[in-house]
Amino acid sequence: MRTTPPMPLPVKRALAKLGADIKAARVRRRITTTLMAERMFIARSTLQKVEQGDPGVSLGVYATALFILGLSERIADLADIGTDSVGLQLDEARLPQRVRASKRHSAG
Amino acid sequence: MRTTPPMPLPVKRALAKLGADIKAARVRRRITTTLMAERMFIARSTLQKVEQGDPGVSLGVYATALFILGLSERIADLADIGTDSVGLQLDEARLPQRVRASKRHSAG
DNA sequence: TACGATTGACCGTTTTAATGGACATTAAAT
DNA sequence: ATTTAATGTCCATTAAAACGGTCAATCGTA
Repeated sequence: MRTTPPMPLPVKRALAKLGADIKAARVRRRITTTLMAERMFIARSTLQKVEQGDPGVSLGVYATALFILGLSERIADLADIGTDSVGLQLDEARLPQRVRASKRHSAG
Repeated sequence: MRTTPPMPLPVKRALAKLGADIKAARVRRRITTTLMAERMFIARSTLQKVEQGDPGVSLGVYATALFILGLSERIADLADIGTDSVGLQLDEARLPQRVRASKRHSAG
């Protein structure tokens, strides 16, 4: 990502924890960084960025790491409608296929 | 990610759903792609890749999208030790700080 | 304790993401 | 039905990720 403006701090912290947890999960399984990188078909240097929670690393790399560790199930539900308590209150019955500003609704 | 070997299919599907869910959550909130991209400080073309679940987009971009939508809480727990049922069975009591191959344990 | 594998940090190169603009298409509002 | 904002798609350019290699430090093992 082009990090000209800094990332939201809570996000930054969340990613740092994610990286640390990925590393911990790897160590628990007694897998070396070299072996895990090979299994992921990426460079060891990239895996190190993952374990630091680097926001610039692609989601595909992160998701593959979780997959190798057997922890990828919950990715698909990160933004699932079932978890969107806020959005569910927003007149879900008749959703528009596009968004358009009007006098009644406004998100600006 | 350097996708020379293809991503695991389950991962690819999970990311596709994630992108679709992000888009749905945005529409529920009546936010245009242009406005949301502005709030994320990214280009609209990048947001479109996000909504398609493109694995090459950085995790930072995805996380920021979830943050804008108010759905970023669960990112930090994606690989939390509490969710790692497999790893918790692996003699967590005395974890090594490094991994090393031996005759008894082997992960290769 | 000595050895050797593992990790952490760094760096130049190559590949790719991210940009931002254009244009056609589509759907919401009047 | 008309208008026009919003979306979808494409593309050349630019910034950054990912690579792959090296080296020093560190921890586990014999």
